[in-house]
Amino acid sequence: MSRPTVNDIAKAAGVSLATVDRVLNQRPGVTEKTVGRVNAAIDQLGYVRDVTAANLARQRRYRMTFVLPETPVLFVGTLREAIAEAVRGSASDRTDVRIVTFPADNPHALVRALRTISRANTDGMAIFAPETPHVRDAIARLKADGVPIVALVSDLPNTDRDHFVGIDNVAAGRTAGLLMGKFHGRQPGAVMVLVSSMQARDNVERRLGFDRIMAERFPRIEVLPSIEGHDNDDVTARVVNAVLDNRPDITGIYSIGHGSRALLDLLRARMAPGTLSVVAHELTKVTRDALKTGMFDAVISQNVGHIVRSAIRVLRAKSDGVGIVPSQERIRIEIVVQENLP
Amino acid sequence: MSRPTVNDIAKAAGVSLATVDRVLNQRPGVTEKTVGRVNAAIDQLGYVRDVTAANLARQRRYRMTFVLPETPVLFVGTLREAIAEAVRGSASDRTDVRIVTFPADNPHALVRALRTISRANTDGMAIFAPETPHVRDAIARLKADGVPIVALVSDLPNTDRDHFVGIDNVAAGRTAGLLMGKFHGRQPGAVMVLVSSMQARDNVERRLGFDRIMAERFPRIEVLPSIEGHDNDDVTARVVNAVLDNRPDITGIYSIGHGSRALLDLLRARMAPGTLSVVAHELTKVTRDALKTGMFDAVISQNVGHIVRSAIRVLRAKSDGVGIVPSQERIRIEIVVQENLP
DNA sequence: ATTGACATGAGGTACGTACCTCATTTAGCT
DNA sequence: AGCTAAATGAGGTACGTACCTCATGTCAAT
Repeated sequence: MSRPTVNDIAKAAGVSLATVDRVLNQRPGVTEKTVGRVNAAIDQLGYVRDVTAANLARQRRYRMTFVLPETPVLFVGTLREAIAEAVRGSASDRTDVRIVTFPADNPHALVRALRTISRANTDGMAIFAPETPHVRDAIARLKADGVPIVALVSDLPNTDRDHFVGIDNVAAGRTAGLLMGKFHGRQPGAVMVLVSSMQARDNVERRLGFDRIMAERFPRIEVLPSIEGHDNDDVTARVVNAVLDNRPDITGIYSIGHGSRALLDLLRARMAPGTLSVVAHELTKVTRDALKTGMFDAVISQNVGHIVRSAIRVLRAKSDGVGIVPSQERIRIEIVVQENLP
Repeated sequence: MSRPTVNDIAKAAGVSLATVDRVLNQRPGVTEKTVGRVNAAIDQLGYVRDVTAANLARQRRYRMTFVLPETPVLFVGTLREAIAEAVRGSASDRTDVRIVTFPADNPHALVRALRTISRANTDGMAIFAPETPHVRDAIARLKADGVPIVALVSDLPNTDRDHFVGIDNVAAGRTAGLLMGKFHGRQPGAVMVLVSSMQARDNVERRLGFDRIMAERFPRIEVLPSIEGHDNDDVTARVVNAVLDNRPDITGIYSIGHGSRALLDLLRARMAPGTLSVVAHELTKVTRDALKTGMFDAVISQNVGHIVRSAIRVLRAKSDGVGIVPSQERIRIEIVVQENLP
């Protein structure tokens, strides 16, 4: 029941080992007819390359590059930590990981950062960045050189990226809306929606999902227009307090962005836990604290450890030309409440 | 920059390769003094065995045995499917997986099944079974022979098992209770609790957690004594219908067990979606259907794919004497509602 | 000094694959 | 038939580790 080896292929195809190697690795010097015979033997015997033996022979390293925004947003910090942890856990499997960052508000810096990444220093890239023409071009360049690309957290649907590792943000917004509606109860009320930036695709998609389900299933709850906090604590505090001052009928808050301390602080200063229904996104130190103390009711989350490991797995598989286990690489929309905090 | 090899250890310790091999693999014929020198060199250079190269040299296979109950319970079916999927995905990494089953209601058959498992045919065992003295003995026997053991889904805390792969069921019950309370709203009411069997540890623990949080946070909701469905559709239908007939003030149902079709069918026959708040456990074909159609409000779930992969990873790591990534092997209590169905 | 037991070293093969070199064979053209 | 270019084969080394054999060295006892 042992696995066929290159020697078995050589015998079955009636050729030498050198010819098998040439066919397997697309090296020149083999006629089409012979290529056919070797490939037939490969199919017939169900040969699958032993990637670990090949990596040993080749001294293969997998150089993965993660491109991340530099931002005070805590969620990105959790991503960085997850990458650091993955690096520690992968020391023994030939994977080298580096992080390339760009200031979140500087598209030129992003362009410059992407320029430093090439086939010469990267075997796979995972990128969390907005979709711009420059990003599209950089991805096309790398792909043309055979570098697999994973879009991380926020999809880049109009690029040639190989895979998206993240959640469906429309569905995440719908999930948030369903919970808000159910937590809210049957009385009428108004829900404030706080976003980081309406430019960010994930914020837009989440709001879309939220609006849909609130309209479909909880029409007695008024959903207010989005207010933007720009991932800035002072701005957030100002705009949220303004709404709370002007709308005493507010019964819930949906925080769409990647989480900030300001919202938690101002809620703490104004009211007791449980006064409003609060649903937020992403599990960070702040949202953990808020869940524990009852200031937030639920956090819609994605497992950053899983995301990072998945990105690495997918990039390696693409590099090796082998398949992935689709269910393993599917990132789930997680609902976290006080009692199931991981 | 490159990883030290056994040749580097030999040089640093001033001994031959054969001596390094003897020390690394605890072979006889080396003085304590020389062992010390070699181990010092290992520590100094930070040598880590290349397990994939060693496996190639040894033609190593990892023979994993999963011990599962035979039962109509759908959750166990999802476990089996997850194992089958993991087997397909692990064809290339030397892991052989087999399943040994025992009838769920037959402890003697379990004993017999465990007798067939030994160091001679197994390199690691994952077991989902009740904790009995016989199970304890079998685990002790296998452990004495160096076979690592993982308790699957239901912990075996009074055995020598190496690791538990599953969720904290008390916390799962608390999570269910929190959701039930929040979905329920502020009015008084009564919640029925349906269990598979009060003998099963996970059922007991979940009920414990549920009771605690209902008493702590939702004292206006009355929690009824458990009714047992014994994982039997006819029994379940009878006992649940009896309660619903006798208690028109029932406002919620908490289904603790591993899920059955009967509950869904009878609710369908009696009422429109959303009439009662229903919280159940485990994601199966039935509970998926119930969530999609709005008959159930939430399902507290554990990701069986993750569980199986985790068990295999942990057993392999134990076999190799290497560490695990704790956060990767932590199984989360997942909350699934209509909108975040995976 | 001699002998015996144990420790250690040297050298070799093996695993599956990658990659290289050079000799031999084959096929096509003149 | 002879020549040339391309295809193919044979043989070798390499990767890191496992595992084996046998020769050599060391040490203690007689």
